[in-house]
Amino acid sequence: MGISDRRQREKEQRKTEITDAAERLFFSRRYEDVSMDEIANEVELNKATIYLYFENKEALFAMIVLRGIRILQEKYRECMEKQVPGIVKVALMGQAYYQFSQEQPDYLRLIHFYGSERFSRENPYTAEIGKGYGACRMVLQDAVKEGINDGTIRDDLDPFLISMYLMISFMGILSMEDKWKRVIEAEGFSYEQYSREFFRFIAPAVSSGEKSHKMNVEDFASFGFFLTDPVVPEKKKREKSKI
Amino acid sequence: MGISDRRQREKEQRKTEITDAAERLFFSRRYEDVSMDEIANEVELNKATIYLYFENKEALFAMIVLRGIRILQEKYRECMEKQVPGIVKVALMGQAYYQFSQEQPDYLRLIHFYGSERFSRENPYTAEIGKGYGACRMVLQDAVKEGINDGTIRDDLDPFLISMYLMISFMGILSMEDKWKRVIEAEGFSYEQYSREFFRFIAPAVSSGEKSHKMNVEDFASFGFFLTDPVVPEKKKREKSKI
DNA sequence: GTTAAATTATAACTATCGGTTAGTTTGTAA
DNA sequence: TTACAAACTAACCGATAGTTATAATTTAAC
Repeated sequence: MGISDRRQREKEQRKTEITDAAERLFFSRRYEDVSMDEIANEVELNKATIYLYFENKEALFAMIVLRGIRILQEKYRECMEKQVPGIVKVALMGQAYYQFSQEQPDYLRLIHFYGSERFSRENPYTAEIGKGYGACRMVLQDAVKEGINDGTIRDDLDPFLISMYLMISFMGILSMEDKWKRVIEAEGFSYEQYSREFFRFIAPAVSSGEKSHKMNVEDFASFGFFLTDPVVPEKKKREKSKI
Repeated sequence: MGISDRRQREKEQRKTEITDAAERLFFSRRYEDVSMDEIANEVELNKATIYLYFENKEALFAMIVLRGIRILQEKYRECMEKQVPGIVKVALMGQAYYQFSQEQPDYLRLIHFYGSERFSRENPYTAEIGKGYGACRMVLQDAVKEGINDGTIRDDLDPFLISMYLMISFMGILSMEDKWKRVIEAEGFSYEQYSREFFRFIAPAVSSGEKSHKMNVEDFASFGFFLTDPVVPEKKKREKSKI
């Protein structure tokens, strides 16, 4: 079966070429502003050929979204392998989301857009995307359970719920959506400050300790938790000068 | 100027009629599945007439989104008028978001969709929508400041940042997006439980108290804070039966 | 009441897009 | 050489957002 094997390989390769080309265009422009004709042109194939590999534009887009989810999923998995207390694993996962938003802003943008009501999501990739999301949340839940067991995370809430609240918070707050970024910067904060302070904000909601407010992200540094170089809180300075 | 006044009024009324018709359709179907021809048919006008009142489909949609934002803004404003401690005002605003998501799921859906990259947002309503969002966040920030002053909210974080974190959390967690709703229900939780527990989760992140974990939403009941009737945590029961 | 100007409404049109069809080319194996 | 299937393509289709040229109606001055 050497020949049909090769055929299969070539077919996969073609699919990858189409996906790559579409990705380049979707990364540089909005979904609606990229036409199937342009994608065909970019991959140097006829438009109809694309339809031999993807049932429609939406499925092709979903394939790219799936690539992004896979990257995020891998990041989460890596956090779980670290030999650190549960609460630090949770913090590392939050940080993983932050890093993903910094390193892969285009994937994040596409992932977010795919969640909008624009899509019917009736294609084979949607289920995989859902599984990817679910896997991330499950890894987070496992970390929460570990934290409850090792006494670093509060035990008065269901681990599933905690993982949901954290997941959705991470997604909303650490996603660096442009609309929020502008508000933050208008107030004189850097995105790094904003992200770093978020960990200080949320820590007492997760931690089991009574002295949660005094806990600082720096306490986790020895476990490999970091954000960026410490930054001077410009806003605070400005606030003071106003008074 | 009686006549031109009347003309102006009639013009506004026409605009409202068009918006109402479009709203009915956008509430019942996805944006892409509603055509301008259908809207014209619904309002019993010619399609071109609509373009005398709205520059394009996107602007018409934005007008409806603005309606939704106005409703939410009013809800926030009302919370601020209550004579209660700062932290209770914050909780009431979270509850306001929850109520909005329950009472106006369609507006919420449209608001959320308008935030997606589908839209260029180059229309006169976008600025107003932005102002509405900003006003909500500012009201929340004022409540946070009050809480810091009256000692009910932690004072080691910038009020602006706290308001951002809370706003985005409310939007993500209390929005009842279908994708999450399904996950929650698959785990055996009701949306009411999920929302109620969120307040218990987030309280220690906001509160100044050292005994934050023991704080309960019921403590706020006397101030008019409530969610729904207390519910038996089905999940907990299930969990126990598993062990 | 007449009429010219302004406003409002309409039908017909254009451009573009996602998707399809019918047919051609290419590579492989007997 | 022939047969055949997979890969590919040109041309086309239906639908839709948006435009325009024109007709109908309303307003207001005379």
